[in-house]
Amino acid sequence: MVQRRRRLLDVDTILDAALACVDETGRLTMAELAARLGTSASAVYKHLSGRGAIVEALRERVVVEGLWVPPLDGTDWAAQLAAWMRSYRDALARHPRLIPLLTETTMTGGPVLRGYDRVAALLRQAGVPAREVLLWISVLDSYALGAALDLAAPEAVWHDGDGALPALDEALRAAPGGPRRADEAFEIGLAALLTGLRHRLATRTGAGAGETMTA
Amino acid sequence: MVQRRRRLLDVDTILDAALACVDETGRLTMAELAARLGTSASAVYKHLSGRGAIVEALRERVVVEGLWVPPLDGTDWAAQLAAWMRSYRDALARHPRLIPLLTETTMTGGPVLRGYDRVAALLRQAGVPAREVLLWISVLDSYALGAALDLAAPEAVWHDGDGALPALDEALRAAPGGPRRADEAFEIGLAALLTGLRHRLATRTGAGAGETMTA
DNA sequence: ACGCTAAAGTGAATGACGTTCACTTAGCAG
DNA sequence: CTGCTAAGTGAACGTCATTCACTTTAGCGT
Repeated sequence: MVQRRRRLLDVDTILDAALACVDETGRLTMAELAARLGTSASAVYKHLSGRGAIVEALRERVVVEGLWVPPLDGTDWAAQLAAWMRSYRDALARHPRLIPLLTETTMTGGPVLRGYDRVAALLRQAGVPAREVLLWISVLDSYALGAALDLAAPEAVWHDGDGALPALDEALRAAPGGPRRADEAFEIGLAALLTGLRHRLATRTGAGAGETMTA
Repeated sequence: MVQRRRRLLDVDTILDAALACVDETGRLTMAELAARLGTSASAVYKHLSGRGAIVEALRERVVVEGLWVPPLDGTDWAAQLAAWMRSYRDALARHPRLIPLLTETTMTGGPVLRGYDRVAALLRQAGVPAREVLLWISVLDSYALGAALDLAAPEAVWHDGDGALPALDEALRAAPGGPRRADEAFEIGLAALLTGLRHRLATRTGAGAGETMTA
């Protein structure tokens, strides 16, 4: 009994171990978490209310560490949106195996919401009408999350046994391989979304800050 | 024991019950599945190799029933891409609670791949260089999956306790509510992606069917 | 300096769950 | 009629997360 009792565990230590557990094994079991910590599984419950709480805290931590929240003073809204999107996706991509665990519940954490708020301001500033701001946030969020999920999927085994899928085969051969594929795909899609946004703003009722468009 | 033994269960009956189980409860447990079927849990294993196989079969079924695969003869590639995207997202959206179960493994089913092949052909036809075809498929796939996931999340409780998030609050009040929000958001993003794709094609080396661009 | 208290850790127990296995039974071929 | 085999049974097992009664000890007021 060499260990002292007090302060063996604390929330940060637990989350460190939990994240390592997920990163390495892709799963999170209380037993293995306890093994890593050198304690019993039940001890964890003195600090966090359960497995769900741990996952939620991990989401918070990953997002807090990685998410870049655009400042309000910037002028280049497109660049700021792009930077926010990249930081969002990269934050998730840093821990790919965590992503499936996050899809079981919703994102309602503080820093995520603050990011949404700034993005909403950016979109208004860009000229997006008020009723469309949340829709665009939804679009950007969907894309970032989908791209992160795409990254989490381990090198899809899209092998075509027969020669029944010629176009797909050609695309598979010609495309860049490895992680670069997902990275480059993300950039292309992001650029397209922003182009589409600019285009929509330009062709809608005089390019300015459209106010109400309740149709 | 009034029940006859033979042919109580078959794969389709099991999958029907499993899908109903997921749709109603959001979970899939062998015990409840067996209860719905009026049999024991172990009986299911005579027809499907386990829970994983059931989930995989459900993916297949949902996609087969819902996914519209573009024909190869069409001329309006943008409309066909849009239709494919809508059918993809809607197929998943018809069973929102199934989506989290699907994110645990990769998509490698037959009909999905056939859809990819046709989309690859469409993209080539539109003038996308070979090495970018898979990237665009990745983009479209990410967006469709992300949008479906967004739909699965039950009415995010984005309430701002303090008044610290003014821009987001305004956006929340001005945006359409209910399922229309997600639907409209999906359409806006889809249109933006296609606009971005068109724009990229137009501003790249002469708008035509770009062949090799191995840079 | 000294006990009291409550926080921190223990491990056994519980219940949910997926899966396996030895078995029974019913339909069918010979 | 006699087995053979596909189909269903229920008990068992291993892996989970979670709870609970308990022990220990750090830090507090006196």
